[in-house]
Order: sequence, then C-alpha cells, then structure tokens
Amino acid sequence: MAKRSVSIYDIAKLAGVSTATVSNVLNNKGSYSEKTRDLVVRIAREQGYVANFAAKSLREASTKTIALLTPDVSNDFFSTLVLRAEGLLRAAGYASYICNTGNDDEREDEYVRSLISKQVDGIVYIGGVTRTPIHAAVDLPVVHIDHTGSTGMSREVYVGNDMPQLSYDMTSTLIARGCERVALVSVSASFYRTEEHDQAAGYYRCLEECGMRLDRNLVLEGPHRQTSLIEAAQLVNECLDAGYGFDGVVALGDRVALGAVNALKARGVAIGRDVRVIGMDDSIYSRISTPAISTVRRNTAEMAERGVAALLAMLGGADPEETHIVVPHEVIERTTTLGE
Amino acid sequence: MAKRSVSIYDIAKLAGVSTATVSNVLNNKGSYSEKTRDLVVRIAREQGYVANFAAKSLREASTKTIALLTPDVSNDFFSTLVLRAEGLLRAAGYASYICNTGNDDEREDEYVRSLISKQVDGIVYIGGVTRTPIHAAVDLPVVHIDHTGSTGMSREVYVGNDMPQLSYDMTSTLIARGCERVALVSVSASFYRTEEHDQAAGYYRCLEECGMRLDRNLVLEGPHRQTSLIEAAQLVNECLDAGYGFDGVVALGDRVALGAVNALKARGVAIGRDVRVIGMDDSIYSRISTPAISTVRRNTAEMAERGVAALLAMLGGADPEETHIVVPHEVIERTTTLGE
DNA sequence: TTGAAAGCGATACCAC
DNA sequence: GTGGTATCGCTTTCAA
Repeated sequence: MAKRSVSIYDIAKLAGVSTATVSNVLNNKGSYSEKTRDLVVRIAREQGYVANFAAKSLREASTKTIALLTPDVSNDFFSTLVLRAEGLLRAAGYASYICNTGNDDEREDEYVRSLISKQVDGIVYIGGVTRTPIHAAVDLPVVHIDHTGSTGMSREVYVGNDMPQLSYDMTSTLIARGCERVALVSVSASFYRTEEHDQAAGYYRCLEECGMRLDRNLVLEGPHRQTSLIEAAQLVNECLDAGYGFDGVVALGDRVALGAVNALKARGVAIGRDVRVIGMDDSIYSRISTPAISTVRRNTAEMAERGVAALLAMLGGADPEETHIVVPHEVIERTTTLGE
Repeated sequence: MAKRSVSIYDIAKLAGVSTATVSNVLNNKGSYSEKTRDLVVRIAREQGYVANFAAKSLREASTKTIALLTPDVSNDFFSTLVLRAEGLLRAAGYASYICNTGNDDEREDEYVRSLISKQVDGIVYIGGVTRTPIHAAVDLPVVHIDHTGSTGMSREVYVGNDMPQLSYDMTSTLIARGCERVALVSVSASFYRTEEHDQAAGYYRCLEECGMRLDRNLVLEGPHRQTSLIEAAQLVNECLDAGYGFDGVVALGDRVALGAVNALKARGVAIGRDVRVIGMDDSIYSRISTPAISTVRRNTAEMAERGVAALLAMLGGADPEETHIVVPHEVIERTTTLGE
C-alpha cells in the first residue's frame, strides 16, 4: 500500500553520485569525500529516506533478527524472560520477533515456517515444550530457556533450572516444617514448561526419600481450561470436599499457589499452620498475597543473560561450550510456610 | 549465517521446469498440469523449501505485516489488547511485530524507523503516548488504541474510552457512596496512556460539580520509578503520615488500587467503610485482592476488534468512516466501595 | 574517491 | 501449460 518510497537511486540522482557511493556513505563503509558525505546525508534526510530492509536482507542473506517464541506473553514469568532477552539482543544489535504461540503446536509450526521464511538468524524458545523438529533446509542456532524439546538443529543450547531438584526442594521445605500429607497442585500450563515427569519428579522422589506414602488423591492436576488461579481453587475445593485432607501444598506456579491459598482462606483454614503452601516463580502473585506465599526464585535474569550470551556466541560462529546450562534456584520462605 | 537455503531455482532445476512454473504452483496461480504440480510440490517438500520472505516482499512491496507498538507487554492491560489484536490480524492473514517501547521515546523512534524499513503495512499503537510524528516518505494507515499522539499520516483512527468521563464516573461512584474527601492516586505510567489532563480531568470536574473543595494534598502522583504497586503504597503512606486524611481513593489503574489497598490494610483501615477505593481496568489485580477492588471495565476486546477492523478497512484502501471510536466503559462495584 | 554492473530470490508479463 | 526475462532496492567487486 505504502506509496513507493524513496530509494537509493533517488538519492543518488538528486546528489549526482552513484548508488554505490550513497550506499557507502549511509553505511560508513568504503571511502568518500566529506563533501559528498554531507551532501548525501542531507538529501537522504530531506527525502525521509529509509533503507529497504527486504532488499538489504535479500542481498546480505541475514536479517540481524532473532525470533523469541513463548507460549504466553501475558504470563508474568515468560514476559520477564522475553523482555530481558529482547533488551540484551537489542544491545547487541539484533532485533527480536516476539511470537506468542499460545501453547498451540500448529501455531508454533506456522510461526517457525514463517520465521525461517523471514530469515531470522536464530531462535530462542522461552517456556513451553516443542514437539516437532524443524523441517527446513536451514541450520540456525537455537537456545531453549526453560523449555524442552529439540528442533534438530546442529547447535542447540538449553538453559533452565534443575526442575526435578526444584520440586524436590519445594516438597522438602514443607516436610521440614512438619507437613505429613503433602498435595501437589498443577494445571497443565505448568507442565508445558518441561516434560510432565520433570516437574513432578522431585515431589515423588522427596516423598519416597522421606518415607512418606504417596497418595494419588493428593496429586491434583487440572486441564487448564480456565485461568490457573480459578482452576487451582477448584482443584483444592474438590479434593477437600471429597474428604481427602492435607497439610501441605506444592503448587507448580505462583498463580496456582494463590488460587490454592484463596480457596483455603475461604474455608477458614489457618494457612501457615494447619496447611502450608509453597509456590514457584517468585512472581508478583506470591508477593501481593496475604498471607505472603513462600516460593522459589528461578533467576530469570540470569537465564536470559546466559541464553542470549550462548546465542550470540553461536551467531559469531562458535560452537557452544556448554549445551546444558543450569541456573540455580532459591527457596524463599514467607508466611505460608513459616506461619506467623 | 544459515547455510544458503534452497531457492526456487533449485526446485525448478530438480523438477526440470522453470522458476515461473514453480512459483505458480506454490502460489496456486496461473495454470499448470496436475502432474507438474505434484512433482513440484513433492520436490519442494523433500528439499524443505521455504520461500524467501525478503525476496518476496522486495518484489511485492508489501509484507502483510502489522507493527504493534506498546509501552509494556508485561502489563496485563496492554498484553490483553496486544494478544487480541494479534489474533484478529492473524485471522485476516497478517503477521504482527510486537514491539515493546518501554515508554521510551527514543526507542520508539528507533522502532518506527526500523519498522518502516521493514515495510510494515500498518501500525497499531497500543497504550502510551507518541510525542513525535513519523518523518519518512511513507504513508501508512495507523490505529491508536488507548493511545494519544499523532504520527502525521493521512489515515489515522483513534479507539479508546472516554477517559475524562471514566475518571468522572470513578469519582462520582465514591461520592455516591458517601465519600467526602476523595484522593486521586496515580503513577506516571498511567498518565502515559493519554495526556495527563485527560485522565485526571474527570476527577476535577466531578469534585467541582458536586460542590467539593479540591485539596491539592490529596492529588498523589508518583514518578513511577518502582512498580506501581509499591509506589502507590508509598504515596498513600506519605499522605497519611503527613496528616492529610481521606475517605475515598480514585486509583488510576488496578495495580495502583491494589497498592493503596495494601497500604491501608496494613494500617488497619476498614476498607469499604472508613475508606472506599476504586481502581480501573478490571484486571486480575482487582479480582484477586481481598477485599475485592471496585474497578472500571474498559472493554479491551471491543477496542481490539474495532481497531483491527478499522485498520483492515484502511489496508483495503478505504478511508476510515469514523476517526474517533469511543468504546463504552462500565463501573464494577465490589467490596472496596460496597463495603460488606 | 567514485561508478558501472552483477546478483540476492521471487514474481509476473508476454511469448510460445 | 510452460518458460525466458525484467524487475524490486541494495551491496559489493573491480576498474577507472
């Protein structure tokens, strides 16, 4: 639609020089007299000249653009990672496409196709899980941040927490506070982050190591048809209504934890005493809640930094030193486990 | 970096046909025998062929891409709008660039330059305010959703609420509940949404119409150096510490309201009775709070729909029928104004 | 210091 | 139904 915009030819003609010279001036390359430069720059500015990116990237076979794929930018945890990665990439001279896959495989495939078509220089997956490898005649560097799945590219780096250990630590925190019947609450959205068994594995292992019997009735999983907050509340209510009691809740996600806390509060349970709750992500949800929710800080800043650093290294032609980078996590106890 | 990918020439050679035919087949254009089609399609698939977007858009001078500029995707209100707009655009065959300007004029300018260079077909501003017009030899259709400022393009459509009326309604809701000293709390982030006077105008007008004296000490504005939640709490505390009491709070944003509620709660104020609070946006923050915060629903879905519809119309070559679309808002009273 | 011209990959017109 | 070829805007090599 846009009316044909000013091209390098127009500038060249107006300045009475060749396109080669204009190109050189505008890119600070080659050599030219100061007079030519001033002239060209002035005319370009006057004409509102903006280089045609399509032509440029066609010619250079590179776009200086990175794709950031995430299931849901409206999710606090993911958007923090996305924004941080974007900032770091921009500082390094790369633009970012932010792509919201909505946890939908088909949409993700569509996106990836379109991104390859758009000649992105690299891909960063943030959160979620990828089920199908990329089928295309390209070989891009790929970084996975808090994400599972392989794309089949030759250079892939994984950055994330040790999730089994993380859920182990959540569970053992509750047990250390005296909990004897610990429930696990999750909605599928959480599971998308890594494979199912990874997230829950630490819960099972910890129970076993502590010599506690696993009660399947206390493993509450939701299909995530509603917001995790509401769903978590429902799961908790259903469990209690069915007569299965518990004194500890491992919630895979702070929103989930908040939902559980709200449900318990509504039932008059003394949280932090009768029932202890721990969430995960150290998001705003755990901090604004009353009582404040214990959680696990996952160090998103470090994840983004290390992921982007690895990507930049690969873009520079280097092979990754480390393909599996583990970022430390940290349990943060607040009122819901400490009591008051 | 990507190893030179398969081009239409490679396919043509392998299939023993011309590039013109390959192009026709792959785009369902022109005519060709079924046999040729099957052959070309098979080979293309085998080779993992993906059309080069740069070449295509260079040739077609169109990218079927829309830029979505927003100050902050991690903000609930904006991300809802962004995601909705993106979905609608995708359904209409347009890809979206999601650009996070961080309320930074310079970054926004940079983005816009780069977007024009990338030949986007249109721009949607979501939230915030633009201070400088676009200087470039293009004429793109532009839609502003909950955003002020002009780009200087010939076709611009504004979509949003009647903000002065909205803050008027917030204020009058409190007064109707008996409040006599109503404070206004905002952090600059809110002000970015539209021009300052627009947001606060209704507050002033309502006080005046109700015959209430305006007390400057009750107009609390923060510089937004921290998260609005914390800043709002600080503003409220400072005000009370300074000895200026109030019985109503108009909070420009639910996060701001939540911060105020938390601060008041911590001081033992009976919210909904001693002090009534109303926020704005009907976001998750107002809903998860205890007590539940009264707020104003702004109809983001409708905003996105009408904005995208207007954009698509313009992209289709039509001139906009309406340049200023006002979406209705709706006060939702919950515990913080109703009491219990 | 400057310029002419080739070529990146896809499309579309026009001839066959 | 199919193919040759000019073209989009830019970069870059090589020669002047």
